[in-house]
Amino acid sequence: MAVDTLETRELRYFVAVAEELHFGRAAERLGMAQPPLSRAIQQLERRLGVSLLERNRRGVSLTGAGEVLLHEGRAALDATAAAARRTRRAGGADSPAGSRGRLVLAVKAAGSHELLQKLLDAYAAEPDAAEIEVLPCGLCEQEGLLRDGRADVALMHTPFNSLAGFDSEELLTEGQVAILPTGHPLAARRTLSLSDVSDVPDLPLARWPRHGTYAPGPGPEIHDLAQLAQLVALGRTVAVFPDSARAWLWAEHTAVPLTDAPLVVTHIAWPPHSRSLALAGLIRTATQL
Amino acid sequence: MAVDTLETRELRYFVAVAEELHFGRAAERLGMAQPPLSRAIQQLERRLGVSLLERNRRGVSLTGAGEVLLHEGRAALDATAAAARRTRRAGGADSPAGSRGRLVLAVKAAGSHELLQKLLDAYAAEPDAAEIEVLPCGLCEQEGLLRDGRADVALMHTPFNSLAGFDSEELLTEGQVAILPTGHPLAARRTLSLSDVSDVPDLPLARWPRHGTYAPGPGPEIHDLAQLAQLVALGRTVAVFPDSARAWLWAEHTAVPLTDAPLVVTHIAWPPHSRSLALAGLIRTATQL
DNA sequence: CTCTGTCATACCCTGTGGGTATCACTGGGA
DNA sequence: TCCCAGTGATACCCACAGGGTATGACAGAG
Repeated sequence: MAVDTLETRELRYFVAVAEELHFGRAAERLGMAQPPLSRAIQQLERRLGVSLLERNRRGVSLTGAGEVLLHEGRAALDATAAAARRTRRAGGADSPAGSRGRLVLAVKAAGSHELLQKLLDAYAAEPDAAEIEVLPCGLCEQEGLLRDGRADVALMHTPFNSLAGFDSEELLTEGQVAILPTGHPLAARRTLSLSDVSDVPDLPLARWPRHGTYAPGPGPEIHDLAQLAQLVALGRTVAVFPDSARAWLWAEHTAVPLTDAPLVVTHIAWPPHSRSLALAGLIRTATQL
Repeated sequence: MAVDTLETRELRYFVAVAEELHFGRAAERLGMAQPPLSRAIQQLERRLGVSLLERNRRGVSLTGAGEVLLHEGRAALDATAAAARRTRRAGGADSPAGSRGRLVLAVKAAGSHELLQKLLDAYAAEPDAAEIEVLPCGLCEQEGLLRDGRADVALMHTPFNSLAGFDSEELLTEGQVAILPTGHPLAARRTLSLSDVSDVPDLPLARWPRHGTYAPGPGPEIHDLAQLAQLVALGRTVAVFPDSARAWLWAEHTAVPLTDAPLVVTHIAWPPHSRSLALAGLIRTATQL
């Protein structure tokens, strides 16, 4: 094998080991035996001329080079997976270059429903609109979906999502509201400030996972909006959301505008090297809404 | 092999064929015989369940899916090469995580010399500065160097470079000047407009390659600044450059400010997922200049 | 109607990626 | 103190995939 080329398989193996920090578990995750995995990693280190793992007593840790390869390798694996997914998607209707394809649009499960509706309606009215598949996702997953090709384009919300590494256009700016149980004393106020809702001992702010882990704090750990809505209705927590989230409010909830919360900007975002005509049309439609 | 995983080798093969549109030449470029290459591409098409190439009478052309895989595959190969290069670079001094490494900074060969000098001086004065390797490159290559890991960070100049897909910070905004042979009638003017220099039949604007090809036009095709300087001195062409390019003017050249040319903004740019401390320090230094 | 240029097929062989069995080492507990 | 559990490395073997050579099938140009 060429000495300066990294094979996808090697990256998969290394990332598994680097994430597990344990050859046995990594091998199991990869569906193979431990010895060939050890050998593959050794070969990789020899070929790169770099030591990636520190085999200590009782376990494994990453060297500096190992940390670099973990980050860069994940990015490379994402790009490779994206190539496969987008090619498959483009090939469904064995179509000539530049023809309409399908587009997968990732949206936060309950984010800016009206905007999404308007966008889909407007785009569908375009003369040669592609088919849009809407992929509802969790609270902060759009970046990953876009990176590994499960989605082609996404609606993102700063400052919750990061636009780093994507092209994007601004669509909508809005304030935030506190979602409170109807009947709570604060629900009667015309406006609130962030300190009002973050310092109430009997109403801790709910926490949701960022990159798979929960920030420390007193609030309940939630992972979908139904959970959150229920906890709010029960008077167990308070949540802060963009203005447009009022749309999914139930009868038991009250939304009170926050005066000092950061503005939420909805963007349409896509991988920077995209060249599809369908995508260009969707972006044009979105910016002209 | 897993049916949903694309190997680096397969991507290399496909990109070669897609670029050459000829199995024989592609095989030669890859240093292998033609039949195994044909077979590998067939296997790839079968595994993806998509036809990538149209084998016509007399040659090969890309299907829509093939075009997608060409773009996405190049990106994936770049990311993979970047992973290998950056890992090797990080591993040189078998260092613990987060330690100072070397950073490769890509700069246009003759772009903003003073800014670069100030940046290097200021950064070298930092308490734990990493070693900076300056990689001078051609007229528009920084994006590629950053993408495939030959560089870690670059000075880029909009609107000549595209910042798409990178994180960046603005450093400097400047106007543009026309570089003329001293003695040309236009060289005596205090200012010029773009139409002054672009419509002169005896002084066609020089053209340089963008993405490997030359735009059509009457001007001479050049590919480095020494060539350009010589042609200007000979009175054969005129060039338009950022203000700071005055620094490399020879005695035979005159710079005349342009009143209506787009402003050139120098940015420091880096791959969006970078996490190195050395890079963070360099960026901080640059923005505080 | 060849002849040339192209990609596909047939067939073989070697290198390597993977499996099983086992070793070497280290730390913890009785 | 000694043994054992748990870890990664080593030794050895095998199958097969990826690569080579020879050749076929086809289409256009002359």
